[in-house]
Amino acid sequence: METIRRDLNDFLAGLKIKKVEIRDKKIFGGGEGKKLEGDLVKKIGRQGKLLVFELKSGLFLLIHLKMTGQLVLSAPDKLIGGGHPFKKGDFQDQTGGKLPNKHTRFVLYFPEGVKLFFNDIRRFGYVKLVEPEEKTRIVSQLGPEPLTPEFSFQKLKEAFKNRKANIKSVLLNQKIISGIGNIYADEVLFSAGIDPRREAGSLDDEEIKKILSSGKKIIKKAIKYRGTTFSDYRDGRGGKGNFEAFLKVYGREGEKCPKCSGKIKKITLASRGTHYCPGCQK
DNA sequence: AAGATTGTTGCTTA
DNA sequence: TTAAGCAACAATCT
Repeated sequence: METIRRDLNDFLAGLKIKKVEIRDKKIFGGGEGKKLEGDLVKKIGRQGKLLVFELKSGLFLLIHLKMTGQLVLSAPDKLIGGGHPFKKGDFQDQTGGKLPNKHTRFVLYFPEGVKLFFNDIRRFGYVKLVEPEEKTRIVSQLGPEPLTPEFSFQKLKEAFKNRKANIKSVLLNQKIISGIGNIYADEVLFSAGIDPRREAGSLDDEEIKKILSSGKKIIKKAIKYRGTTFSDYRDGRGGKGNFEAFLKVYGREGEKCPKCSGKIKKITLASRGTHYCPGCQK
């Protein structure tokens, strides 16, 4: 999400919304889409996996991609380069065809042929236009992110204290920590050497510190490599992420553990596929 | 054909 | 009140 946010913000900040096209009513909330037309995108922010478009009118456009959502920019070649953050060719669709496609649910049109496509196969994602109060209410329900100072030892210790749920579920709980999903949760726990089935409340100080540093390390590296394309993820230019090559356990059931040469196991935890090494995650 | 899939919400139960 | 555990949402692939 951070990769997408950067791509979109670099290109759309300061641009006026000329036209809004709602192709699938289900994914749009917040009343009349026409309200957006004529408004201007001041900047695009993010809390966890939720994108927050800050508009000149004072309204906010919230976008959540859930499992299969994509936000892909498109612009004519003549706009690309010449001081723009993208090189020519970056906007060529890499999703396998032309946009819009049958999964395009929503489109924003900007001047000079710049377009933003929201595609979503499973239609779990949403686009919602909200008043500032509602934006604040929604964002305040999300916990600190791994790369902020609020993601501290004290905070984690407090959050884990007396928790009966397994640590994997707690890492996925966006009210406690925001931004960690199923793939990164498995990678963080592998990096920290902690068994995903462990009761969160049972972790000692040293183990909490490991979660803390592994969380920062994995997320930092994943952003550096522009995200993880396991299946449908695309960045704001329609390109794939490059972090898959660095996944140590996710999607590697039966493979050899890179640390101890044991066999990577897959179980179900929190109703999610969970990958770990029984040899070195205790 | 059953079971899997990157996420969250809302229900039930404790 | 709060927490834990699941089904549900929906489309596609194996």
